[in-house]
Amino acid sequence: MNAPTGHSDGTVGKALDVLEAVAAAGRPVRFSELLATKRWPKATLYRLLQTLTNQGMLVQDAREGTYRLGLRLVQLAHRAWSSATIAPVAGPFVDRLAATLGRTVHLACLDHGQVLYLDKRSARTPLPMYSDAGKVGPAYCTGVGKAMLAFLPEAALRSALRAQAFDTHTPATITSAEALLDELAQIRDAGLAFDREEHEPGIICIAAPIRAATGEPLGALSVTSSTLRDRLEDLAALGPDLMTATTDISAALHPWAHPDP
Amino acid sequence: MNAPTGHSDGTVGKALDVLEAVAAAGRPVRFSELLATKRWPKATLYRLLQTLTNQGMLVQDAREGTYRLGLRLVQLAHRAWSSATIAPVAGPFVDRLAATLGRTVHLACLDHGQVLYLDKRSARTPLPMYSDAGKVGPAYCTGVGKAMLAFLPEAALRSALRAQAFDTHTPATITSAEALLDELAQIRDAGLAFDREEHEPGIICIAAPIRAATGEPLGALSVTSSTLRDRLEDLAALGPDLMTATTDISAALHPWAHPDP
DNA sequence: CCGCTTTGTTTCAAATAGCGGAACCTGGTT
DNA sequence: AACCAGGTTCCGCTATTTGAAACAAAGCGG
Repeated sequence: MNAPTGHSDGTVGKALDVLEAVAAAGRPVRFSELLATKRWPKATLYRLLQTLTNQGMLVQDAREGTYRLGLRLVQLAHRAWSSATIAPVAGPFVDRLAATLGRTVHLACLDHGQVLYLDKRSARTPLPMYSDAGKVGPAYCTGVGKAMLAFLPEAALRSALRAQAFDTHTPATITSAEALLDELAQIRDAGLAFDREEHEPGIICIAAPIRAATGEPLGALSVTSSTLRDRLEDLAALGPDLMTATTDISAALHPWAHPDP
Repeated sequence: MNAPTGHSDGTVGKALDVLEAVAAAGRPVRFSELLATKRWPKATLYRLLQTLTNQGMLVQDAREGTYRLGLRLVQLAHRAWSSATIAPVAGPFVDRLAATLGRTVHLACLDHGQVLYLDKRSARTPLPMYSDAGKVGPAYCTGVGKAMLAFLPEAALRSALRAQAFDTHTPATITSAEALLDELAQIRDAGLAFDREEHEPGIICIAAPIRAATGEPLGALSVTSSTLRDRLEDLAALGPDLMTATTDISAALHPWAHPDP
């Protein structure tokens, strides 16, 4: 569907395409299935799968010759998560907020105009709801997404807007760039964003951006609930706690001035 | 240090080596640092970094030209985690166990003789302790590790043993293959493994394997505590609950007989 | 039991993509 | 200005990758 790949550069690009294809399947895939999805030359695909497999990026199930993503990816991602995102710093604050409010808290960042969830703390009632670390979602119809978009600099915002699908998920979904810009202006004023069942019916949330000293959004934090439990006003009442958390995280993130000897 | 890479195959192999090198640094690295770590030709390294960067596997910080792991890895890993591991199935049971026992629960699997943590539920007292999804650890001195080793078939066990470092972490660490084999025999009998402060002083745990119908270990579950809170006997008392969880997970894993229409 | 299809693996000459030494920038330091 | 360190680009050489086609190995239907 959406390929983050600009223009396939060389062998490595192709290999990553294959990896992505396996990922896209979301289940073990047979050689011939992959061959069918894209118009790859047989031998080429075979060789790439071979290479990826003995690199641990893929695992081949000998039983019925299917390929699935390898655990090496999980290892690499852990290091990406802990060394290249705000998640490890934000962690304790997310904990605290979730415990204080007794609701589900999400930590997310923006990647190519999409929301990428970095962490989550469930309420003690772990109501089944999608999103976990590594999961991606739309920006234009989620609390965290809008909170970040609202504080994006002009240029970045424009390219992010172009990446929005504006699909209609619920009757409340914002489905045009114009309407979204209005909403973002309001969010900028309030410093808070709401999801009024715009993504999933019955699911509402309040979100706030985590901003760098320069003002640009580094991520966002949201408190999610369901319409069965809370009304929007109830969530709004949690705003101060939420903003305390986000500013605390910003502060913790700041000390970009400590080289270690 | 330890390269899971067997013999570098082609360009893709080299690219993944570079990726691994960035990961190994655990922080943003400058071009010259990478150049120093391995004896790569300048131009080659440059090109590979370039490729990886515009593939989203790396991100280049324009500010001071450093490279760090890209978020695309986190996305891919999420799909690996949710489509190629037992984690999504085990999740609810891990939740329940952690809630029931009020202690930290870990879900792990074995990868190349090392323990790879797949999930974790903290006790409400989130005592800082390492290990999270994606983190790797030693097998010979952890509860989950030993629980899985104990039920490995002959051949797999031998190769796993060869991968053990047998470093001494604490006075209680098992430091020889012979001693470990004795321990594994006991674990096989009991169906349960203990970590008696073998990895970290003050940290103890009880663990049980999650086994396939064939008997081979698919993963392991552990309940961790500290010597300040529990003695080994206290943990042993939790054994039945733990084993209920592992057998439940095994059962949930079984229905390999439901094709969807 | 035997052709026939489907799926996966290997070969090999041709072409291309990657290689890497060396030259070349660029910005900071002496 | 001369120097230097870190980074980027050039470019001819060759190792790697390429992919059509031949080959193996399962199914399968008659």
